[in-house]
Amino acid sequence: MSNNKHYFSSELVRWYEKERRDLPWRRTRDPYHIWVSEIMLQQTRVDTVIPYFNRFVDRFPSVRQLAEAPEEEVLKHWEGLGYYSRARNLQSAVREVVDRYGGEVPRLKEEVSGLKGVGPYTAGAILSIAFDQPEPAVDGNVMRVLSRFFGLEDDIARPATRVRIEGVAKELIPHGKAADFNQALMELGAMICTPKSPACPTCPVREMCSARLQGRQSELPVKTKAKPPKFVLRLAALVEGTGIRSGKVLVRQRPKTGLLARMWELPHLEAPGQSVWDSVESGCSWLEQEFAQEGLMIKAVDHIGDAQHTFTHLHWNIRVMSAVLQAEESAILPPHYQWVGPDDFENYVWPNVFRKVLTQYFIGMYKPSKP
DNA sequence: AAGGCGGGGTC
DNA sequence: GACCCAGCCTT
Repeated sequence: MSNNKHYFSSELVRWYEKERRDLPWRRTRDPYHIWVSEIMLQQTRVDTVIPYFNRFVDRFPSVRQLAEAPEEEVLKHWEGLGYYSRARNLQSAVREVVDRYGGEVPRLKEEVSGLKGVGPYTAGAILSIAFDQPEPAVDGNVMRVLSRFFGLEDDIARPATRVRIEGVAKELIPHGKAADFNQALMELGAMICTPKSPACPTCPVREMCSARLQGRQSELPVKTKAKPPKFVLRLAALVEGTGIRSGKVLVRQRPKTGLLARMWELPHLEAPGQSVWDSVESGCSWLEQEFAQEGLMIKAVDHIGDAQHTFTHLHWNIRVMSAVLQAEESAILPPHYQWVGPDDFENYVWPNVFRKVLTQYFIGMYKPSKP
């Protein structure tokens, strides 16, 4: 092994053994717990994951207990964490582990990689961290660290670059130290070799880092820009119950697939253009017509507030309109619609944007004007 | 190869 | 605001 590679690996592991953070998933060797942590950590920061991880393994301590749990309860434990297909895929995968592998997380690369929601990074992480197998686990941190140290100019937004860096990373794994080395790489990326203003003076491998020696820390890694999110205007109906439904609000469940699958929300629609918003009245009448086509006869009353939410790929600008249901006593609700009040609010799973709106409404801060 | 898929921290 | 995070799946 060439000189700088050996230097990199040994100094990095030495640093990690001294500086490693005490994280919940570093206190266990249970492959299932390692697995859960790696799924939660996909595109999600450590500090965000910690409370979710603790609650999740407390409620679902084993593969079997997760496999047998109601999907709704699994989703509830994921609420607010984002990328909800991770939760669905994880439960589907543990059920496969029960059915095909007797409830034991498999140790073969092909079997681990075949599990739902387990891609190249997560497979490498499970195999190395749980079983100490010399497999690379290349995430955004690792691509950044290795691009800088070795002066790699490849665009890390390209899939081919990850494949190349996996080859580099695999060669660097010290014999018998796959778990520590892979975690050390990511730890360095998270704590020292950060995207902006890296802490080079305290870096354990600074003396042979290509980027630092050339003063190019800010130029590496090379990464092409993502497309900006698409802006969308949406109108939502906050339909207030009357009589025995006083204090309740009409909500609906989203479809089984796609964005925010199976989560609950205020009924809302994408506006065809700004023209529906020429006036409050035109917005109200447009909303009434659209919902009438879905079999929901509402009377929109007033514009009572706005909510914004940015996803990776789109930005929602939601105008919230107060409304009532026509002939509420005899009205038949379309499928997937439901009345919800403060008392049963927590029995449903909400994306954050609607959790905020409804929480505000129920505590009286988001007050519709009365007809 | 490109786009869909959340939410939050940081600068 | 922009960027990006212990990425994966579908097309």
